[in-house]
Amino acid sequence: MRIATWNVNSVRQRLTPLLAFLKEDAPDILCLQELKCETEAFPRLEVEDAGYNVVLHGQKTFNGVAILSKRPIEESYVGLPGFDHEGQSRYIEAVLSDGVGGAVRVASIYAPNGNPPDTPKYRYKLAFMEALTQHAAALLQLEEKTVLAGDYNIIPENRDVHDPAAWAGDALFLPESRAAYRRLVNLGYVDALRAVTDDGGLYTFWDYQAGAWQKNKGIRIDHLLLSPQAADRLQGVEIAKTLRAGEKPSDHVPIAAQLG
DNA sequence: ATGGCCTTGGGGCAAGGA
Repeated sequence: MRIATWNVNSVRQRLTPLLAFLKEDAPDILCLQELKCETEAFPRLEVEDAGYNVVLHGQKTFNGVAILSKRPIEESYVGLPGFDHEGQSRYIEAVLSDGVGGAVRVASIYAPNGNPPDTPKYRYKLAFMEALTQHAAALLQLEEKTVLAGDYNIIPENRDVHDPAAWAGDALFLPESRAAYRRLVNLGYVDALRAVTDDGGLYTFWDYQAGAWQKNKGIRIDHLLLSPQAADRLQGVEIAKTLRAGEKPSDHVPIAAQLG
């Protein structure tokens, strides 16, 4: 089973590369973030024609998350439990068949950016991470195959950014942000990419500005966190880097985990 | 050499993103 996550930066602007990815990469499950449209405006027919079931939580202009699945979606839950989302659509969770007689629980997460620091936006980012950590702890108790996938808006370590000094004061890389990510992982999750490689320079985002892609000035902020039951099945991780060079790219690229 | 963008809503340009 292949599960991917992708911040598309407007699903309507990204429809062509999205459908191409579904056809060519054909993940079993694809988590999307930053739909930037209301639920009714999501291109449901096109995605269903591509062979996928959909659950989503849209929002006008900002945010918006979805889970696409080849197999039927058995349960779905909108919103992060215990968190007043203030109208921001940043979390959706689903339970699906894993195709081999079991189930897999998947979350599509769009964590807040949090810039600038020393503002309510940064406190909101940390509050979201705290609520996510609480919920993630509860999910571990279920002892299921669980994948928490999405745009965490956190650069975990120095090796995950082209120039750590340039990002030192950014909400994505502040020590408090990185500590929040560590607390989540340290509950007992596995950062899928880090389970398969120690290499630095593996990025999922390149800014549109200043030729960041051409200069490979990227950051790793899109992550797949695996419960122990999911991690035991991990066979590989791939970053679909070529999509960043395509027509009308998102500033993020998909990252996918292969689970046995 | 430096800095160089994209999206939405809405009909300018502000706001958000990272």
